[in-house]
Amino acid sequence: MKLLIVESPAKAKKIQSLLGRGWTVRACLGHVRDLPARKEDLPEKHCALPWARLGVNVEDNYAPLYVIREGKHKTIQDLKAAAKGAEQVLLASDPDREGESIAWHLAVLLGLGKEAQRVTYQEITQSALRQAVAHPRPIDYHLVGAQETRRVLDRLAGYGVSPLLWSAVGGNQSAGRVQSAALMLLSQREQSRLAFVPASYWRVTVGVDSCPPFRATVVALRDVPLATAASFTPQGELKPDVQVVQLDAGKAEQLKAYLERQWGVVQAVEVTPVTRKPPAPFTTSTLQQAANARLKLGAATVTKLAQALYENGFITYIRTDSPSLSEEAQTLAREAIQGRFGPTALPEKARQYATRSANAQEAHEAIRPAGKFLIPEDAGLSGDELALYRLIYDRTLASQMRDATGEKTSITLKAGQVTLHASGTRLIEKGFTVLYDDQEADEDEQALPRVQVGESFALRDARAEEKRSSAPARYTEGKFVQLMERAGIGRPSTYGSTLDTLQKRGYVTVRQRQLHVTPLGLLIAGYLMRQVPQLVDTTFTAQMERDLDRIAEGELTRTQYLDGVWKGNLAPAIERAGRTPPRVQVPHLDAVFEVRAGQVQVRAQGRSVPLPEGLLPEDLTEKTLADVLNGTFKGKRIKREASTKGKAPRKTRRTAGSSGKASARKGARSP
DNA sequence: CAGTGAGCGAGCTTCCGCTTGACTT
Repeated sequence: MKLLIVESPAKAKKIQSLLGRGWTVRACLGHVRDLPARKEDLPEKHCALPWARLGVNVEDNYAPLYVIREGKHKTIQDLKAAAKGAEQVLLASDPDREGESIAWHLAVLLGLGKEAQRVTYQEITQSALRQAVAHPRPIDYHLVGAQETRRVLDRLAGYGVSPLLWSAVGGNQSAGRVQSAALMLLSQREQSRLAFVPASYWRVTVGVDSCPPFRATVVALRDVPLATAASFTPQGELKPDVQVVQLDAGKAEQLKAYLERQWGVVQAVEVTPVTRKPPAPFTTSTLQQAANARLKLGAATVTKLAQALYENGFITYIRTDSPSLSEEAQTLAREAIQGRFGPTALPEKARQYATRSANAQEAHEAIRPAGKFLIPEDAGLSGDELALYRLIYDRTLASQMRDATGEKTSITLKAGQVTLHASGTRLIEKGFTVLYDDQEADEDEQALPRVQVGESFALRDARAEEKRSSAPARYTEGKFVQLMERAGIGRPSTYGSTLDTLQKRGYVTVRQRQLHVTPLGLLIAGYLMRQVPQLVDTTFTAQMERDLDRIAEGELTRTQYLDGVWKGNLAPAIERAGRTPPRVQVPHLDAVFEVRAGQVQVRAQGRSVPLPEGLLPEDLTEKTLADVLNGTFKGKRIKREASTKGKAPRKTRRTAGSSGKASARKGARSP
């Protein structure tokens, strides 16, 4: 009997059926050993050591101390038992940095020594597996070293910086390479929104009486462009060097009246062909984004639904950064397309997609229907599960369909000294869009008639509306996950939990599916930016990845890298950092957020008062600020039952989770 | 004399990334 160890139980089941007799396939469920989270997790002889809290001996070449993870003792015992009777043990954890590390930890725990045999494969088919198990290789210790370096750096940074926040702010605050960079991105967006001053401009449109009619927009007067949102700075001022006409209500009204008496003469018609390519199959981040936008589902819900679909064999693995499809999947997708839309819907060759994110490890393929590509209606699913499966199914098929082609028409008209413009796109070959249209509807897009230069049409029904330039939008969870991926912050398995952490700490909250930064979040980000700017720098991770690659190649050692980043950079910054409570200017008001005695307060007019719970920076206006200062603030959140409800269980949970003393006290108090 | 309360001190919090259930609410 030969033993093959993989990470996921669902995968183990599938591989077991493919390899058949003579093989035992078991799952280790991810990492089995890790640095100790707390002192108590350490073996007794190490408890007194000065680096016990860290679990890393910086002075001994950053030697890590590993313990078996909570809840993994039984898994290890079972694997040990299985390995004992096996003639051969193959370590088949995922083909990436973390997977290599898992293989090494397993080799140590199972006592396989230097002879440990590692296998990897890119797809789960009989031929790929037979090929893989026939050619095991030794563990790649350079790659393991790269993972260990990543782990040690994250521990040093996280456990090094978090205590700064405990002394400056209090409570169980946290900071880390990923969560703090993410918080910084959100905080910057929030700040620029708060500081944003909208500018007003006018948009004048008029109906063109052609057949069929269409609407044209005034773009210039006497060849000087009309101001649009793009003409203004975020401070609401006209951009320098911009020559535009700014209308006011009166002028807009005059223009409106003028246009309705005029004829529009076609000055130019431009027709350009357009081609739209289908979007790539889903990765973790693009699935989150699409499900968030189309199905209005939050990140946690999508993960839960997708996990269930995966476990029941409907879709492939859900934590992936690769958009590529295996050959088997391409064939199945093409067959499904042909069956439903006929052979003309297929391009000659299957499309292959490559990742666009810099740090992709591509250990798995895209998220797609698994097995035989069950048609959604026949899958026996319902509700959100069905909706999500259909989304994945349609996107996968669409990715293998023909491009959509058509033409974009752009018409310029003149009415006296007024220049008008209209544009519209018409798809001729609908291609993949019959199944999955990823274009957001644009209000200016319309079907345009064929017109000739020199033709003139009556103008009627002119409308003038005042518009305001708008601040950069908040991120939805989906959009933010995409941003994290693009910036290389975090991994597919952690995008969701990073958002959870930021919410649990009270730095970020979700309102109407959008991510808002709380006053505490702004304070934490402000403090970190001042004291440890390295940590919130979004390029920090990108540079780390490059260095880890060099470690994996054997061009750099762990000690060299960590000496530079830790001893030479982060550690001195932590040493220097001030412990004074942070303050942040409220961008849109004459006030500051500050921390006093561990409480978030707002200071204005020489007074400082605690902020009501649940109050977000955007809720603060001249009026609400005055109410807060006078103690007359009546936020609905304070009186609402929900807020007290939400608080109580958190407290009980904390009591229950803390030491035995606390529960004894609790027991004594109860009748 | 018993019970209460202020004040003090000690101990705790925390990272990222890989996997699922087994638990509540």
